[in-house]
Amino acid sequence: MRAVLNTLRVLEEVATRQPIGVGELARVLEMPKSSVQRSLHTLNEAGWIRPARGEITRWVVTTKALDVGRHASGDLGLRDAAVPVMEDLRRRTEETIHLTVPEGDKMVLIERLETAKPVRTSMALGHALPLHASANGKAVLANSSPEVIERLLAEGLPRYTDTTITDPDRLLAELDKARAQGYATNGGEWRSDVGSVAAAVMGGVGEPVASLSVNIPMSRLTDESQAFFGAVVSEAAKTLSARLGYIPDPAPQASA
Amino acid sequence: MRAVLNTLRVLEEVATRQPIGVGELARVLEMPKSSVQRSLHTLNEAGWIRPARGEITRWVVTTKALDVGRHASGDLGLRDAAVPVMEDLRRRTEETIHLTVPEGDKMVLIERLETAKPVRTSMALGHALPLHASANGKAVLANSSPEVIERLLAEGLPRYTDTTITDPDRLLAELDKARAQGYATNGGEWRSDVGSVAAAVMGGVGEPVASLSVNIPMSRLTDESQAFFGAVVSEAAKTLSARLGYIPDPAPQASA
DNA sequence: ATCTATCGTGCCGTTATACGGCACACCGTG
DNA sequence: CACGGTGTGCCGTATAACGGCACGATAGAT
Repeated sequence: MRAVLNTLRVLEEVATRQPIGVGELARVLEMPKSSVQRSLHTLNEAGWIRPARGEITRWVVTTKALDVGRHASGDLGLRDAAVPVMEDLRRRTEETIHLTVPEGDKMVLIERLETAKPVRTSMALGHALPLHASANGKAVLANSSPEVIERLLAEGLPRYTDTTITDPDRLLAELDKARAQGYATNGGEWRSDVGSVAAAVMGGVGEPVASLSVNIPMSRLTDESQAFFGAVVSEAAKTLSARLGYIPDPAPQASA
Repeated sequence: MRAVLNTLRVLEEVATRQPIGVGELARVLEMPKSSVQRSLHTLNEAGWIRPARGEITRWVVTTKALDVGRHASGDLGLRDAAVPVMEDLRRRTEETIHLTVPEGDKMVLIERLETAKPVRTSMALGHALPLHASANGKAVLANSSPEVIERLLAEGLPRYTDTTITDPDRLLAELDKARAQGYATNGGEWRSDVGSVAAAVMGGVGEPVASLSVNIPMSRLTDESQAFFGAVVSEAAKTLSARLGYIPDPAPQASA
């Protein structure tokens, strides 16, 4: 269905460049103006976009996408199950708590509870984090199959800050450490001023479905605080995993 | 573009009923199975849905919609401009702060900063609130044109709790009061256990584009706290309005 | 004030393609 | 074993999407 594919491309482009008009869209997407306009008209009719305030020839997205996207919380009622656990976690840490899910080769932020402390870490919901340069990503990787990890390493590890891990062997060692201690850490490897401690949430079928993390400014990330956050976040992740029906292996014996 | 309209309907239905399969969708949407399946295939190809974990015949939405929806923040960079103001507001109140925008006949929550206090008011982003039974809605209504208000009254005022205002005259009086004091209040009129105090954010063209609110459990909503929250929230809304380029009337003189 | 580049809108003939009825393979149940 | 349920796939028809083009309006430059 070419029409649908084109129209969804138009929608995404409107979202990133809003407010935007027919001509510019047609140029960027390399589509005929007529087609773009038809798509815009249809999207408007469906309530996904609307004319920008004041001008009627430029378009912005409505909250329809938000309404649809808020259901994108993993499979089951992941968010509903997670929120109480996250609240408990924030009460204990007094720091910002994130809930992320793996999607493609990224971790996507789907829920967030903010600290009351006067610090700016706020990231918008829907934001994507790299697997190898975030505590959430590393926590999930550490619980993923070797094939998944191998595939990621094959694609290369982009550098974001001067502490980003770009060496495959170092990453593997980091994942071993995460498996051993039950949580993963991130010391400014994605944004240089923010660190985090995360633990994977396991689904019923034995693969990671999400990750919980405590996010703090680098200035507050000491060895002691890291150990404390690691303990509480891994406990929280275990609680949540259990609520999702996951039964952990009593002893890690060789399977198959 | 019929195909697009149908496919978007399918997408929305998948979001609300996920995980769901072809047959059930076809029944609910009253479409031929073939058409639904084609839509699902296309949505999957575009990355908006994916097979549910485990089963391959049922579908769930991905975070694509979230990614698009997070740009739905009013017109300009409303959210970016609002977040610092909201953070200041939370520091002063230590309560949950909401940022909502009018859309259709609802107010939609697009950003949220949580209190650290052990209370559950958490509402998911993208949630819609009624205009006449929320502080945010009343704050926006109080700054809207008489035509808008008239149209809302004509549609009737549904009741949600035993304090919901359903009498048009009482609502008009409430709006007058809001205009006079610069903020609107809500005493459990939408959810019986949660109250709020809100002020409208004005855009450059002189109409309300958003609303900021302080949300508290009814138990903490006293006359004194209400006055305090009203003062700080209306000040915050004025600050944000100014940043968006709004120049308030020095004296409220009759305009045409 | 005229010219011009660029905007958004709308028409229309062609042809691609979405439609939806139908038949099939499959699974778990009565 | 038959049956109601699932998801999948094919195919002929006719609809409607495509995209080139022309028009009118707007805004900036000369």
